[in-house]
Amino acid sequence: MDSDQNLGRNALYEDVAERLRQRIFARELMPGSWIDEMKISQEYGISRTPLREALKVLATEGLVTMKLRRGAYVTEVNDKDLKDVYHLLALLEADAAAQVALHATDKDLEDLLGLHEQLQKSINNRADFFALNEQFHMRILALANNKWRTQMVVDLRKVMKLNRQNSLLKSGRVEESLSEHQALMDALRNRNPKQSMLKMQAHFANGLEAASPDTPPSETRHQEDLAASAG
Amino acid sequence: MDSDQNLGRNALYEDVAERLRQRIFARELMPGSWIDEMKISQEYGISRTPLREALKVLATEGLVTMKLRRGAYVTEVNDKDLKDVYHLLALLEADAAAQVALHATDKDLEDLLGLHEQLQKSINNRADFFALNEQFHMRILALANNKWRTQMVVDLRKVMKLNRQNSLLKSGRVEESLSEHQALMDALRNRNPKQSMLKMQAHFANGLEAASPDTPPSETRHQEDLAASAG
DNA sequence: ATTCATAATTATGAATTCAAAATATTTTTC
DNA sequence: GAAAAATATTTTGAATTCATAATTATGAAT
Repeated sequence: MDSDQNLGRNALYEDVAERLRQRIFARELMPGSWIDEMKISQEYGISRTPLREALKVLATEGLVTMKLRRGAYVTEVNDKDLKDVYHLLALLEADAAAQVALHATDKDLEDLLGLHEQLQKSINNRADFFALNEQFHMRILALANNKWRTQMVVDLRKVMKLNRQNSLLKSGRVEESLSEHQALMDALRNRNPKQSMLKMQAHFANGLEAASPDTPPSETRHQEDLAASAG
Repeated sequence: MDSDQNLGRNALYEDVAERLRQRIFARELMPGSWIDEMKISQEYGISRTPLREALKVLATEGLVTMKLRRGAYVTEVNDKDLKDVYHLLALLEADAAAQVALHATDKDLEDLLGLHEQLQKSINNRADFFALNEQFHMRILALANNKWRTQMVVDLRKVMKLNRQNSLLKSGRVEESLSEHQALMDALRNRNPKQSMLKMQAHFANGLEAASPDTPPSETRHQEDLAASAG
């Protein structure tokens, strides 16, 4: 009935976890809603066993909340959660930028610049811009060469996506964001870790993504202040 | 046969995950070793199903590595992993200290001081000292009031424990560590976030825990430099 | 008609079963 | 006796089955 093969090199529960993530990000599965194991396992043409394994993975990631004897629910994140997650992203990515300034090769920075230039060109294509923007940030993480941080950022970004599906960037912020990236690139190419950190922090403080209008990122601003006074 | 009851309010797979964590930390399950599902499920008097769910949780936490079609293995962390994790702990906990300086109530800080004083008294009891030291750090995390960071630190500390079971503190470091805590307490009580951050960073840079002799925490030191130049 | 108690249904958690892949063992061949 | 092939065993991954908790529906009582 189902066309799924044990294709490539993934365990079934991994594939299922990824499919569920996408449905959660797409808000097909709404925050707070109950996840019907039977319905989904039938939809996917699989048994409940691998589905339940996938749910436990998502629960550990924070996307899903397990309630004893009443199943799995899509995690609801409130404004404070969002603010807290955003604060951590700023902290982790700013530090990553400093590491890149210190340790990346010239070739690495050239490649990163290439990404930045692609981003500039995609200014009129919202979808491309979002994708490339995320690529730019993830490239910096990769260059910072700390897989644990990368994993944490990946997970935190998932949580961000839980609430604001497409608001990676406030509208009208595209140009500002680009010039912030430019400033960051300059700092990196000058091999100035402190400046790189500050530019990344400023980028987040200005609302790279998903700062809800009613909840200014106050703690991030504190952090910014700390860092700013550091210069 | 088995005395286990569905006691309290935990899912079986949660209990199993915790039991496995303890065995991993105790090095009864050695890094790199294969985890025998049959053996363990028989030992615990349960079926493989909840055990396999627990293993997937541990895999997501990073304690266990799943290999397709060949089961679960205790994760091996190398020196770089340790260094990277340590760097992140320093970053996250230092920022937490700053948040505490900004937002904790006077009562909170008094309680924290109480913990610190208990720690001072336990100077001659290694086990107590370790436990109280961890409590002190976790209390700061709790006061910083960001559950996502707390969870990240909890997970990172688990990974640290993977490799150095009892070396939370280098021997002979107890007194130094206490005076660093004292300096941190002073900064917190002065409500000085920058100073609090620096003191926590210094605490980590000096090797609160598990800096292997052959691998100085160089990146942490970079971070320290950045922060130090901030003062 | 509303509340309470009881029965029927549904969903979860966990054990069992089954198929296929990986590993180990034996047999065959040279 | 060593290498390769064939066979047996073990182990994983996933489906199925089963017991029990939770929910819903039904019916009695006020």
